[in-house]
Amino acid sequence: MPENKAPLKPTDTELEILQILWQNGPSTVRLVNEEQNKTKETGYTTTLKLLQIMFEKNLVTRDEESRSHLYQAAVTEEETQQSLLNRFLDTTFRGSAMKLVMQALGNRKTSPEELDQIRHLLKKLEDESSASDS
Amino acid sequence: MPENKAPLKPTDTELEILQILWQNGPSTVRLVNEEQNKTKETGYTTTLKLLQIMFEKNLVTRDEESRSHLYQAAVTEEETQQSLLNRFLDTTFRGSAMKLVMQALGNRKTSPEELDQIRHLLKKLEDESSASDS
DNA sequence: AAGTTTGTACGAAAAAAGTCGTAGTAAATA
DNA sequence: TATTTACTACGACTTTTTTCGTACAAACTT
Repeated sequence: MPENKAPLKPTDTELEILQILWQNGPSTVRLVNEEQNKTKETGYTTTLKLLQIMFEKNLVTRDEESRSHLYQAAVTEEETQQSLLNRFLDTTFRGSAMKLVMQALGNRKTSPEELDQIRHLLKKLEDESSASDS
Repeated sequence: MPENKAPLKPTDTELEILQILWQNGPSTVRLVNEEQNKTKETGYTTTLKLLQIMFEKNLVTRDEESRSHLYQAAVTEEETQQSLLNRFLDTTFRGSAMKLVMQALGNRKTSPEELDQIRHLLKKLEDESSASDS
């Protein structure tokens, strides 16, 4: 059981780095930096410093065995998404998940397969709620 | 037709203020400040300055007729939500609207009525997409 | 009319986030 | 072994965002 007190609020850059770590697994500073540079030129020490800060915040762990440390996300993508989603929902959609969903679906082209998946989820949610009504 | 070039990225505090303006319509600095204070103690001139900055950024307009100016949101809630949603989707969910929707629905209790509304939307989306396939 | 209250304007401090240079050391290589 | 390369540590500078103090003016109050 993680003992993560704080509501988990990575900054924009921290989130970018987390994405890289989630996608690549344990990575050296250099690798993270190279990934970052695909999007936006970033100095090596900048990346290093960020990772060090994230380490202090317990957003990442690191393996110091070899000379170039291996950094790894200490939070899962799902829990981070959930946390950010809740915050976003409150600040931007005044807490209305419905409205967010409607806009997300409405203004983006969603494939029929995806729509179908959502339909399944809806059914499941409905079943669950009626089951708990007993 | 608005000539809004920038992708519309209000900061957190700016968004709070926009929310207040959307809910209350044209408002004086004082009113905005009082609303803010319900959540978080904020000095009067702090609010004033923010509104002035937002005015320069064209996030709000103002009526200077009477001594206490009336500020009004210059962007709609919907377009702002849409813009922030797109950004959020990209940075946090790597662009997958589906995943966001699933998490939004899954981890929050959504009422049967709301689920039903979404179901209607799904149907509409489906109809539209098959219609445009002609 | 003098004084108090309620405004705006605006510079500048404080806080938060991101960037980078320099020092020092281990490892590779010439 | 001397040199160059690849790392970490860390302080400090920059930029962005937020907060606030002070100055000054209009409009009420007495």
